[in-house]
Amino acid sequence: VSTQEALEARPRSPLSRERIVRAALDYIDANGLDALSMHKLGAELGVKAMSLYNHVANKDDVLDGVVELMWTEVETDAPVKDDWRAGTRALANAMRDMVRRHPNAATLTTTQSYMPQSALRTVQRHVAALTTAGLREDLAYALLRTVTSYALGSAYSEVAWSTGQPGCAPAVSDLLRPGTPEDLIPVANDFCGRYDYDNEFRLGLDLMLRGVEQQACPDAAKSAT
Amino acid sequence: VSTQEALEARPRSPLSRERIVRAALDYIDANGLDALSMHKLGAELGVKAMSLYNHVANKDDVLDGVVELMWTEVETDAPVKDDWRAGTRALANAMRDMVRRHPNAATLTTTQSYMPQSALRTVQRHVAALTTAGLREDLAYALLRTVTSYALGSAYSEVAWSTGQPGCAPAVSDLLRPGTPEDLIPVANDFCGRYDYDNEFRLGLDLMLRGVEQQACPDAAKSAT
DNA sequence: ACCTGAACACCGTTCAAGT
DNA sequence: ACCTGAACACCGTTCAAGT
Repeated sequence: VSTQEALEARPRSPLSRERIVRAALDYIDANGLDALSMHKLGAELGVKAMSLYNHVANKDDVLDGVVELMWTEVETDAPVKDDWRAGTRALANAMRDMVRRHPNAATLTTTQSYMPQSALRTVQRHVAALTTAGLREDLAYALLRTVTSYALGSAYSEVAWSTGQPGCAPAVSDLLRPGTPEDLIPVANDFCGRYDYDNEFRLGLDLMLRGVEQQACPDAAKSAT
Repeated sequence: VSTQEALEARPRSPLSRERIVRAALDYIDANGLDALSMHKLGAELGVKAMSLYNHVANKDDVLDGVVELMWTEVETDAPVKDDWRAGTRALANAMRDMVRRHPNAATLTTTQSYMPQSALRTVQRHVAALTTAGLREDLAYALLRTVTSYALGSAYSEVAWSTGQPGCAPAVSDLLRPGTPEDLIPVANDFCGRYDYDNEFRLGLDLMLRGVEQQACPDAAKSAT
């Protein structure tokens, strides 16, 4: 009997908001955002749907938690660095990686309108690093707003229109509604088709950082290649 | 009797996919994305929910139509111009305006994964303008990808974290979960609070355009101020 | 303190009628 | 050709029990 109990006991650790949120993110990653329901989430945790309401306020609360969790990943992936350019680049890359790691859940970032603590802490730390490096505080905030917007926007486009995983065939046709006129197919191909995501992202980022550098601290400006 | 009929006949024009999609966008604008259901959408058009299925495949089809419709607005708002910089700027502004005009619906752009015809036509026209101006075609596509990603990313952040309409009080507290520690409040204030959206957007855009200009057509480069 | 059965209003969608 | 009644499985959420 005891061994049976041990087997059935796998989802036995006590329920908690944290465990629910983590399970929700896993489920969305695996099955898509639309597939998530309180019923299925409960089943995933070995419990009926109503039990969840002892630990979370409602479904929206769960989704808020998922966003917070994703921002936590960004926080740990993007520590500040001595060189503020390197630190800012690391932040942009961490955000992009987060979106690519959770393509099904990442759009929640635009939908849920709470500012998670983990996001605020990340901003706080990077602003501090930027001002320490000599940037005016308002410029530091502006820089972070611009860079984070760009990072998220790029990553969203990438996952929304990417033609499957790196290994897969082009299959741009999957992105097109059946009726699409012939002459637009090459456009879709060139715009969404295979190109060097990493390189293009880095290029756009460099553009911004170099521009800010020239504008914000002309003393440290170096000639571009 | 005839006058009564005329009054009741307001939603009487024959149902069609186009009319359904337009009503859906209006409804989302007014009531939020989550509030839209086939039942309510039917009611809005003076019809039972099931009737809609004579004109659209399912709810997802409606949402695809909404995205297509929003891209149509971008298309008409962003004609190409003789000066490619001005044309690209106009495109970025048209996309940002679209998101700001439909804050509740705009996130569908990241969610629905079909490439709408109106989006493809817009890209096609702007690529043509850029190559006519002398840019290499692959660079034209890269430029448009970068600029559109930036425009969407900025606009999403703006509507997601903006503290109410221009006229309203700051109310950054609405963005914060009750438990948020004191020291993060000023961070939220400076990061999401009132700043010059228009100006900051224009600045980031200029950064990119100037960078591309220097890189892609050094012959036409002019010294920056 | 935490889980559940029963129940509610609502949802997307189908299908066999109605006209 | 287009609308509808009835019906289905599913959804979020509540509340009064159960332990």
